[in-house]
Amino acid sequence: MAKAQKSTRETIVAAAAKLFYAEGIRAVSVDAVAEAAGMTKRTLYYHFESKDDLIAAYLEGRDQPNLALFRKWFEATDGDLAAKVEAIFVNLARVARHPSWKGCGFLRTTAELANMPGHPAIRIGAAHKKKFEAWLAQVFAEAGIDEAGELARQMLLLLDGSFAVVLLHRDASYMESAGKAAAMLVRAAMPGR
Amino acid sequence: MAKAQKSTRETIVAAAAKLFYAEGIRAVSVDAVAEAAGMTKRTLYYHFESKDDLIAAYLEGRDQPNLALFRKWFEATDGDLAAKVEAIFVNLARVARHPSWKGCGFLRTTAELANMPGHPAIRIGAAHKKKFEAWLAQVFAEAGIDEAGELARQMLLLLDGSFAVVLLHRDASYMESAGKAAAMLVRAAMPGR
DNA sequence: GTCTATAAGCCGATAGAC
DNA sequence: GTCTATCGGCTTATAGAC
Repeated sequence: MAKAQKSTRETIVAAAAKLFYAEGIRAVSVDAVAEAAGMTKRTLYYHFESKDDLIAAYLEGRDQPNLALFRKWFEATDGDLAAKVEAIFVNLARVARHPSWKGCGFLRTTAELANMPGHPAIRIGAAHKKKFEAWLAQVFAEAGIDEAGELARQMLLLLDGSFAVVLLHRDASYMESAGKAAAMLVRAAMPGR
Repeated sequence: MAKAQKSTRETIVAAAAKLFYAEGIRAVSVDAVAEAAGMTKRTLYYHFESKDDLIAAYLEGRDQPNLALFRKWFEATDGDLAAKVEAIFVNLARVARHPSWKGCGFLRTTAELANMPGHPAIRIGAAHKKKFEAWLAQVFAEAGIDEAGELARQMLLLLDGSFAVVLLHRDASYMESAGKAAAMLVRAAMPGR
């Protein structure tokens, strides 16, 4: 491994990601991020134009890892298509039972910034969810499902619904209910029935 | 009508509700609420112990009206059970197309206060969603559906999912997709099939 | 590139008069 | 019950030295 240590910028984003996810965007000050990153605020502002810029970098950094995780859970599961989709929800429920779980960072950031519709972080969040939806639509289309796009939309509704509901009630079993609903909808859409 | 004018407390809650919903909890200062209510901050603090107290009053005030609206949409629709449930989503899509729509106040508040798990406002939000779920479960049970409770949970997942997704993408057609998924799940659960 | 120091203003909440 | 005035602290962001 050639890259043994993180750049200053990566250090900052890592500290920001940890704090923003755990506490929320508006609850965390730039001072707090700088301190957690082990530097002064002035140095942080040398690498980032503004707090909004930092928020965007935080979400940007979670885009690919999150997508890869969902794909991994899907591919590591044996069974039919419905079972593979349901596995995503079952794995998510396991993760959501950890005390440090605080919902979906993309959705929470969107909710916090709902009064700033054009904010870069919201655009990044929307693009992230669209990528996941497009991947599902492709998987469904390859399985011969007619309305693959519509089914993928319904999966996203159940996924983001489970993030919201589990955060509200602190009851991860809702994710398993979402998985059952998702599997039912996939099976109903499978060809040759 | 005997009660022609609002009490001071009601005036404050109305101003807070308007601002908190439009801008978010942390983005709105107590000063701004007092000014919108036409009084000084000191007067506001005479009627409310703290900002947290005011946040709780805001959500408490939306509990019954929101539930009544959902019931009204359900009951005003002709057709089978699935059509009546789907009507809730269709009506919600219509509302969500207004420019001033900013998602679900309960869910957004929960997301903003995710770092304060025991906050009174979160408990009020959780209770609100549970009331709606319990009402649906009762409706399903009366229709002779076996796993009425599980089906009600799935409806809540689709409902709250549509709040989150539509807020993110600003595309209300996701609510119609949620309605179609909900109707499909209800029909699959109906007895005598 | 990283530091110390500080600007300029907003925050929730309170003192005390009337 | 409502007011004026203000406290002490925290906010994002910047000036200027090294």
